Amino acid sequence: MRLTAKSEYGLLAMIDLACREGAGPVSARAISERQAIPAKFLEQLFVALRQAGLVSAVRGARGGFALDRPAETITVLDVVEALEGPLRTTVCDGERAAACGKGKACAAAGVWERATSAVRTVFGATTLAELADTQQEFEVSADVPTEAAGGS
Amino acid sequence: MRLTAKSEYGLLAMIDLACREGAGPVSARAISERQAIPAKFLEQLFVALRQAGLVSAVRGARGGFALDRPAETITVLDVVEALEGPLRTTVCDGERAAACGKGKACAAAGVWERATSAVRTVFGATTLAELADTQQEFEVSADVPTEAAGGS
DNA sequence: CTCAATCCCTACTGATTCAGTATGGTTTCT
DNA sequence: AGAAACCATACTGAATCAGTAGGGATTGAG
Ligand code: FES
Ligand code: FES
Repeated sequence: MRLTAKSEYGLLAMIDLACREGAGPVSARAISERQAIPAKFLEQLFVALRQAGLVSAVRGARGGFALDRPAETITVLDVVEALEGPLRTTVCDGERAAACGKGKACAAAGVWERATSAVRTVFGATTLAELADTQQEFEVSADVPTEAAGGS
Repeated sequence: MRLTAKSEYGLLAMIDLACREGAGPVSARAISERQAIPAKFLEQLFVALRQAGLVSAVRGARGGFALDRPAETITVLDVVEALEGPLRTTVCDGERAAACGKGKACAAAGVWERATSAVRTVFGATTLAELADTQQEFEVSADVPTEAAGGS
C-alpha cells in the first residue's frame, strides 16, 4: 500500500481528461503542460492506463487520449491499481508471512488488512466524474482557470 | 502514508508486551526470538518507542521493557507514528503542492486526504489490548503456544 | 509525398530510502 | 568483576523511485 508520484500524476491526468469528456482526444503534451508533469514520464503512465483499458488512444498528428468509459464509471481505485499494481498490504504479507511461522494466526495482519481495505473503499467510492466536478468548481470560484479555459 | 518493516516489527513487539502486561520487564532478546525479528533492529525500534513514551525500560541485567500505559490506552496509531513519524499524505503534499500552483484548489488532494484519514481511523480505533486478546485466542486454538507459554 | 505531430515501448541512471549490521557505550544485577 | 541488558550513532548493500534517453510506429496536414 504505497502511493508514489505515478498515482498523483496519473490521477491529475485522468481528472484533466474527465473535464474534457466529449471533446476530441487530448494530447499528452497539453496535459503535461497544464498539470506540470514531465512529458516523458506522463507518456509512460498513459501506456499503463491504456493497457488497463481506462483510456483509448488516437495515434498520429492531432491524436491524443480520451476516457474509454464514462467518467462516472471510473474510480480512483481503477487509476491507482492500473499504475501501481494491485493495492496490497505491504507488511505481514506474502513471503514474510510464510517466513514468520504464524500463518493465519497473526493479530497484526488483521490490522493491516483493515487499513488497506479502508483505503480501497475510499478509492473505490470516488469517481472521476465527482473529481472533475470538484475541480471545475475550484476553477470557477478562483480567478485562475487553469483547467477549463485555454491559458494563452 | 507508507508502512515499512518498522511498523510490522514494532507492532508485533508491542503485542508481545501487551500479552505479558503485569509480569516483569521483558527483554528485547526474548521478543526478538519469539517474533523472529533481527535483534539489533528491534533495539532501534525500542529506542523510538521509549522516546514516544509508549514503553518504559529497565536497564541492566534482568532488565527489559514494559508498556508505560495500560494496553487499552495504546493504539496502533501511537505505535506506527512513533516509528514512522506522523502519518501524512505522500502525494499532493508539502513542497510539491506548493510547486504545482494549485494550492488548495486540487480535487485530487481531497482523495489522498480522505484515504489517509481512513487509515488513521482504523489505526486509532485499534488498541493493543484487543490485539493481545486476538493473538492469545489464536494461540489457544492452535497447538503452537508461541506467545503465551515459554517454549523451552 | 513528405513531414511534423503524436503515440508506443524499452532501457538506463542518479538519488533516495530501506533493512539490517557494526561498534561502542552505559547501567544494573549477581 | 563480569555478564546481561539497554542506549545511541554510523555505516552499508540492495531495492525502489523519479525522471531521462532513444528510437520506432502511426496518422493528419500541406
Ligand atoms: S503474518 Fe507473520 S508476523 Fe504477521
Ligand atoms: S496539490 Fe498540487 S497537484 Fe494536487
